[in-house]
Amino acid sequence: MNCDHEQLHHLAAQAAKENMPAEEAIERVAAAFKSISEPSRLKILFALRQGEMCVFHIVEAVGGTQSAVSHQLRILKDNHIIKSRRDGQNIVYSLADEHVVAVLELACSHLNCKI
Amino acid sequence: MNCDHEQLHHLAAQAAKENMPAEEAIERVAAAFKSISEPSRLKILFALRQGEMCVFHIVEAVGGTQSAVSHQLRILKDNHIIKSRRDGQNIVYSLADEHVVAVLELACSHLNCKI
DNA sequence: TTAATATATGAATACTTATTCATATATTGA
DNA sequence: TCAATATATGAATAAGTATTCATATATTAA
Repeated sequence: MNCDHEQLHHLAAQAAKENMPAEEAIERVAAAFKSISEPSRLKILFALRQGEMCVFHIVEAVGGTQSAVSHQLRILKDNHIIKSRRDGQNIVYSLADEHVVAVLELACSHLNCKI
Repeated sequence: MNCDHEQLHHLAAQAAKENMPAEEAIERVAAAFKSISEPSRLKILFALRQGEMCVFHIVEAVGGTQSAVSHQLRILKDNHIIKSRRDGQNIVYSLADEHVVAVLELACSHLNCKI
């Protein structure tokens, strides 16, 4: 190994090792991002920006089958990206917190795309 | 379909449909999140928070084989999460822009985890 | 130009995950 | 209690992807 900034990079590598988050934290972050990294699930999140909705209307908004949407909702909920409450026969879903919208908007500004 | 907020949810569904980003934009956002949703790649990003580093030192910081790290770097670069420049025999990598750190920090505050 | 070093990459395999289909559960109204 | 409606879920298949291994490319020093 031999580069102009060898010393500098080595220090950065050492610091990186010391400050590396615990494996468990990394896996949680990874799981959270993974859950918002599928087009079908992103559509659900973009839909829920308009306000809470029950499954029937989410299906209406994003397309696909009820079963597929339901599976995706579960993944989003397990990862605390969305939350739900029962309202009679319906389950009403909404975004878990403001971080979700914030992170979507950051991604879009990073990519220069309108949302 | 029949729920207390039927009218309200229906309006949200209509609005969601109208404001749904284009398929192409959704796929770009999805690809960007996908690229930061694997533990091995997240480690690289956390490492690069300490500053730019060449591949040798990234491997040192995150573990794994040179080949695996190199494949992961390519995915991150293709998705504009990191950038690179050549420095003699070395390729020096760094985070593409401040959005990357910001999105990582948002995720962590969402999950209440230290980074 | 050759050897050594740093990094990248194609192909194969193993693993992960999305979707579908069939069916189960839960709530409501009759 | 029964039928209808809304939602969830297990299993199977299909599609996607991480890692490994072998090797290629690029740069430097001799």
